[in-house]
Amino acid sequence: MNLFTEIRSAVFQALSVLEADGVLPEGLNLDNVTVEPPRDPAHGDMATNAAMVLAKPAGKKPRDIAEALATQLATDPRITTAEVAGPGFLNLRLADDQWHDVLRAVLAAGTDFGRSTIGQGQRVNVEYVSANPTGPLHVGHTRGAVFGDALASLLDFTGHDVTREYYINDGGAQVDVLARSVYLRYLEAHGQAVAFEDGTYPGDYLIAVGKALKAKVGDAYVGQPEAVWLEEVRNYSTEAMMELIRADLKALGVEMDVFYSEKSLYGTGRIEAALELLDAKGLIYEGVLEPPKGKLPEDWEPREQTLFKSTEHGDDVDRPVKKSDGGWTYFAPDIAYHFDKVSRGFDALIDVFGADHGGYVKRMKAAVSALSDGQVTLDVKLTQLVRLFRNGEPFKMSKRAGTFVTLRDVVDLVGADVTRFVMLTRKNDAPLDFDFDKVLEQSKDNPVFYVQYAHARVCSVMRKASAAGIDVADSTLGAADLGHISHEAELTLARKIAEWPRLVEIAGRTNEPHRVAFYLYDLASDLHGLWNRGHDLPELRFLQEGDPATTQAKVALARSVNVVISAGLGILGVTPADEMR
RNA sequence: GGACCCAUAGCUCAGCUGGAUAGAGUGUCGCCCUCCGAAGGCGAAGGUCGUAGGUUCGAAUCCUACUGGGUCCGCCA
Repeated sequence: MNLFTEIRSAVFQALSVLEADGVLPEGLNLDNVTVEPPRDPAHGDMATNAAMVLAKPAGKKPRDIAEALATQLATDPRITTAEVAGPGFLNLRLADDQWHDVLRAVLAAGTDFGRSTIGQGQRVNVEYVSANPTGPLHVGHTRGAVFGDALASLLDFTGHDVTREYYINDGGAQVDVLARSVYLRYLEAHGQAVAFEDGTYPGDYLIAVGKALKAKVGDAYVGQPEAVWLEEVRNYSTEAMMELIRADLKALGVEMDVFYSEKSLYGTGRIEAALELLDAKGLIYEGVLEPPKGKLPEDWEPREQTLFKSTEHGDDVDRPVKKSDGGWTYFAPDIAYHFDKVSRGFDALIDVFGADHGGYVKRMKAAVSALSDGQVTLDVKLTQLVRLFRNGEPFKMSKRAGTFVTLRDVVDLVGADVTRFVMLTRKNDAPLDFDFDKVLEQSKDNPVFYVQYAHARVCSVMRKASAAGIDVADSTLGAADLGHISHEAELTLARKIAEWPRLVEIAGRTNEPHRVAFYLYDLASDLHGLWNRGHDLPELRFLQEGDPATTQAKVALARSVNVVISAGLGILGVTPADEMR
């Protein structure tokens, strides 16, 4: 139940009456007509811009249209007042029972309240994390993981058919480096002294892998040339790293539907097939790229390469798909991978990358556009840097080889729930400050705590009500006489709840899960506000001693808040707290 | 040289397919606990929305240029 779309329909109906009466011309475009909460609540419950949007095409003054619309809408029993204001806004006030209906809908639907169908029939692939399988996930990956996961959940909530996917970069040179590094650890496990030179991964996390390899193959590879062991060790190592990564993701509460291997694209003709498709469209050619302007790379020399004419699809320069030694560039398997996604029938693709991949966006969009003839959209969301702090001081990571702040460090220190919520309190394209101490602070300026506290408070109220012998099952609360919910402070909270379905759709349309986090903070704030009013006005307290009927109505309101908080936290992947400790 | 992202209160940030007097937290200042809900509450001050143009009935929001910050720019993935 989305009260805003319902009232918007009412506005449309009223407009069609005006058309029939000849007040307005027929066939007006109503796409830009909105019904939204006014910025200033004193203006009413909802406001529509219909009169202003339609004034020009109708050739009438906005206020005249607004007046006519107001008269028409006033006949709707749901609307108590319709007032023209400002340049032609129409401010609507709704009957109290409309908000009561919202509460009943919440209690009936549970955490499904607010689910939308705007994505119905849309298959969406969300690719995120996709970290190289060469080590544990670090804090930067964590933000991408949290963001991608919340976005996927959000899209699911808006009715999309969502696939969560991880692209394993197991086809490039970096996994050879991994294999050599593991081999060194393997030799070390055999008691040899080894040195980690540049171009190897010296991290401690490979020690166990080396030992495990020894346990598996004994001394079979000791003293052998690379040709003997490289492939085996590479496969073994990447699998070990992926196990590590899966465990990291699990610790964060992230579960993928698909792990897609880059390696599986090689030697199977799939890269070739994708490029042949582009070639058939006349988008592949042999050529020489212009050197970048400004400061020239030192070793620059003109070179003929196989190029993808990405400029045909919005890119700034054409991009190479082959290196001079004939091997594929990284871009080539990526084209094949995205072609595979297109072939799997997705209507929309979303890639979540780190901000350092910003330069990659246009060519990837160009590739998807070319491969799907513009039928499939690719949205690339870049997550900006995470700056770590400890007690307000920048948290210095040791630059010593192999040590960095890992996902595991963060989760162990503050927990998955806090990590996820905090990382979603900023939009993806803004840098994020993460202070290990502040995120655990129990105060109003910590949004995680504030939202969880609201939920716990309501749980506490319900426990007390229950202990007093009051039935607080959702079905009972839904049948309570909500006429007891009549105070302005209570209705304000109910209005906030009514905004949830609308918020979900906005967040889903813009692929911006952070809006959910901010909404939850606002909702929690309204709940705490009502709670505090109870300090001075005992009649606003949720528990009304000796008056079970009123108590049930008020608990219904509180419970509705919790249902929405649970639904919102569910999208963010955070577990609601039943009590604060 | 070019591309992308960012610029909103002292600080950290929200701001809906363009809407009314631009919001929150924090900080500052002033009030409020003998008791019933103070990990708090009430109130005040605080803004040329980076600058300059443009589109529009209406711009923090869209367009252009500029300034400042970040990221990136052919054989790294």
